[in-house]
Amino acid sequence: MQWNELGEQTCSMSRTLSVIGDRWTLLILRDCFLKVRRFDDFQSRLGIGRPILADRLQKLVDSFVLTKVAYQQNPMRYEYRLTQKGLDLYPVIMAIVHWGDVHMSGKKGRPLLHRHMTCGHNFDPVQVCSECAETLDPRQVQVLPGPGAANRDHMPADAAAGSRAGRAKAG
Amino acid sequence: MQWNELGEQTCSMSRTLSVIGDRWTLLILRDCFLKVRRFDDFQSRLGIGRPILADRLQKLVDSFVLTKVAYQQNPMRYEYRLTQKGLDLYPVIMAIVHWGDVHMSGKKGRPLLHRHMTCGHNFDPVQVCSECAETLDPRQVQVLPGPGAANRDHMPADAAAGSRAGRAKAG
DNA sequence: GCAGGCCAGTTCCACTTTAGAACCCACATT
DNA sequence: AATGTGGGTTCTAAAGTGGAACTGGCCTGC
Repeated sequence: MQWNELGEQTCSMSRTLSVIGDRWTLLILRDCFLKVRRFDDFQSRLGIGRPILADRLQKLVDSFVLTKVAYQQNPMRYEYRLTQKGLDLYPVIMAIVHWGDVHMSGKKGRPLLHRHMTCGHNFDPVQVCSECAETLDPRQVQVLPGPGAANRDHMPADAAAGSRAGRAKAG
Repeated sequence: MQWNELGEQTCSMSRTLSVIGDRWTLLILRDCFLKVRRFDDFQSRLGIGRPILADRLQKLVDSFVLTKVAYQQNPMRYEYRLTQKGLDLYPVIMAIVHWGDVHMSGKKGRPLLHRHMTCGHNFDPVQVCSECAETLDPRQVQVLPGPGAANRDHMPADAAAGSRAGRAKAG
């Protein structure tokens, strides 16, 4: 499967990864949430190659995650800002950072802290059920085909006739 | 910056991406949460090349996200299972899937639904503050250096002396 | 009125990674 | 002995990446 075929899959994960699932894109977005907005600032903070940065920014603009806003004329200069679609990636970024804080921090502890201005405390992000507000445990979640499901595509492995004997090749 | 330098950065995001931030790894993990466990099943469901699948599974085992469990002898056969460290990636996976559901679903709607067995409802994952349980808004979150912070490394862009004039080159 | 600098890219080339197919090996079945 | 199964490894060509240099409009200083 090529990278550009990913977005056509009947799977929200694949489709999301076709936008953000690249070596650099999530790091660019992290910096966006840290209020970096300009080409050279991304470039020097990330140490990314200029051609790749230009390509990734363009792709993020094309997929409406970022938008270019003029900040000067003569010559026209644009900065890159998160759209609402981009802002909606916040839980993704925070979940990744939090996992790193828990599982990949050195002895010295986590590099960044997050303070919730609403309540005034340093916090961790927690993922809860939208219906009962309890913390989600993967073992308490059942996956079901939704309205946009393709037949037998990316269903749970155990939903396909119960055992390996009965399964059809998924490809 | 090379891929293998990423894990050495003083940033939880970089460190996490050094483990999971690859084109295929998150798709493999999605299938792990869908209870796929065997080499050929990953291969046929994902359409991934065998050499790359072998490499990614090995790396996930090396970083303790997956573990190999024998399910038969003569010949020895192993299946790949999520460790606790791997299970802790659930919020990451769910956040990505949810973003795809909201922003990348076709007309037909989302491909998969999630049912919370604890409360019996279909749900969406919601990210909340661990302290006050309110939904997180990036504009209400302030980023501060933590105990493991390196000097001036990956700080918010606006924490560096307030304006572009005063900033030192971050590299 | 020309050198040099700033910002935002683009071009070029060497190097690395990936995709895809074929091959391999240790059994187990027929 | 031939065939099948599970889990890989070995190839090659194509794609992607990193780094440095180049482009080009505008501004500043001299």
